[in-house]
Amino acid sequence: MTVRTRFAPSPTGLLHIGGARTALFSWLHARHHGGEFVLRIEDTDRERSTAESVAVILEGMAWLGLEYDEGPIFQTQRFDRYHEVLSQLLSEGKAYRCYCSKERLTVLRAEQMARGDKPRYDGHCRHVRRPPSATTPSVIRFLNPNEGTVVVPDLVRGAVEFRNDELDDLVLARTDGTPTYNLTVVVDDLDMAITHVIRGDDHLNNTPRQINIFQALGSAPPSYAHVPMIMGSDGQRLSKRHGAVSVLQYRQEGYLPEALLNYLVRLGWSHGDQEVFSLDEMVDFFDVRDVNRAASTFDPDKLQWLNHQYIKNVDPAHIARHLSWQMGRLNIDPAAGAALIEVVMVQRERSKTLREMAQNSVFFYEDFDDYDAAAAKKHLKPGIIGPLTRIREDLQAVSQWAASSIHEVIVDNAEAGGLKLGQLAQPLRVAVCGRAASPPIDTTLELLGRERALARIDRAIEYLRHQKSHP
RNA sequence: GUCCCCAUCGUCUAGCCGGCCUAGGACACCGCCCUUUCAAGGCGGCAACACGGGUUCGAAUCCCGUUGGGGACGCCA
Repeated sequence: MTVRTRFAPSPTGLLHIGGARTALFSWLHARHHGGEFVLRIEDTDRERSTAESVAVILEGMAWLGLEYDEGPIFQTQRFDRYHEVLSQLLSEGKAYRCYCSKERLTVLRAEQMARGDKPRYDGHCRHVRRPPSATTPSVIRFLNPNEGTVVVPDLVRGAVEFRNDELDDLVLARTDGTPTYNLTVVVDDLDMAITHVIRGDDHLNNTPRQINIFQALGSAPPSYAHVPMIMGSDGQRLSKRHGAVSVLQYRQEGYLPEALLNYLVRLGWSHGDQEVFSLDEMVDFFDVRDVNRAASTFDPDKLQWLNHQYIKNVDPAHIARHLSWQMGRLNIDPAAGAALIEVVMVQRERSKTLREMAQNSVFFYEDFDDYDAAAAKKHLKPGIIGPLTRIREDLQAVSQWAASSIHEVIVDNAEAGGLKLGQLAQPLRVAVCGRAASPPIDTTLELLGRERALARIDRAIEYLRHQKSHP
């Protein structure tokens, strides 16, 4: 049987870290087994589902590169099928109409809580068996077995047992006739021939109910793997309403999708001491059964470290494409200066994110307005006018505008002026970059281009003269 | 409250089918080295088996309990 997994988000918010990891695990499981991965949008909650959320989820999946073999399938387009199953269950006596008012249920729940019981439906309408009424609204409830136990054979947790009398008769269809989650998942997982359901362990408690529904439908449930939640730094679960940010925000912040994926795969899963995994390695090594049972905490520092690893080691041309996107966000025209790939080469060691790389490379493409105040104060002092003027002449005269020859000029000038390398390099750096930190000054000058470099030195000299005359 | 899940350094984890563990790696942090800046890199350091009972010659590893955390208890998914 072909392994088939699915990722089934509800479009009621963003695609966050937790969802992305569930999607990744499902995707990896399918790929590892040469199976198929399905994307299903669980949009039966008409109140909260939005087209924007759908778009964001699809974009997030695409950015991460989690390609699906089928989908997106929308549950709202399968209502006919759900109704068919509903009437089947109804006619077989495995579901029934419930006419209880919301008020009655609220009171019931309050009483049960007060008594120290688990709130659950009391089966009041179980044996009423009235046809739908035009005047009294009704829902359809599943007739859950009230004896025995249900065992959830879970790939990460082992067998988890629930007593049927802990489970109540859940609502399968709302007053307005629309089906609810617990019915639609079952029908869909069945119809879509899903073999492995990998999802957050917040669903573990729903699983015995779903298994009972599978049974009522005369079918075997799929295999389950409930993966632990991801917590925020405050120890609280990461969720749409708590500390979760869209995966797309990581793109904006300059993270590589492969770095995020790598970070995510190591959250709750490991392969010995290995930290960095190519996509192929993930597919090869991943096994849901190796997923941890304990929840883990999201650590932005480690994500950043991994991102830096990728920036440093991945093909510069690939990084350059992502850098180009970041440059675009800063309204920088990459054609206005050094080739992006060259910039990547000199900046990758000192850039943990692509956004940082872009921000620190703006001066290659655009003149800056002001010098960094602290840098100017420290390095642009009147005494440096002479050395800057002399090196400017030598730089203008150098035959080959290349880092090596530029380097020689700097060394020679420092020596001739009785300056330590840093005493000349730093003022020069501030002059051409506007700040005290940059890639090595010789390559920086090379990438800047002679014309631009000389112009900026001129500007610095002018600035210094002005400072001198107007202290 | 009831049910379910979980428990190794601050964080992610290795280990878990018992001895190879004076508990390993990574991130972060702190030193030192290198150095034209910022980095990168090298070397070193700090730091954990939640607690209590068992079982055993021997337990981080198995069992029970306690405590702590998380989840579920919806006409949300």
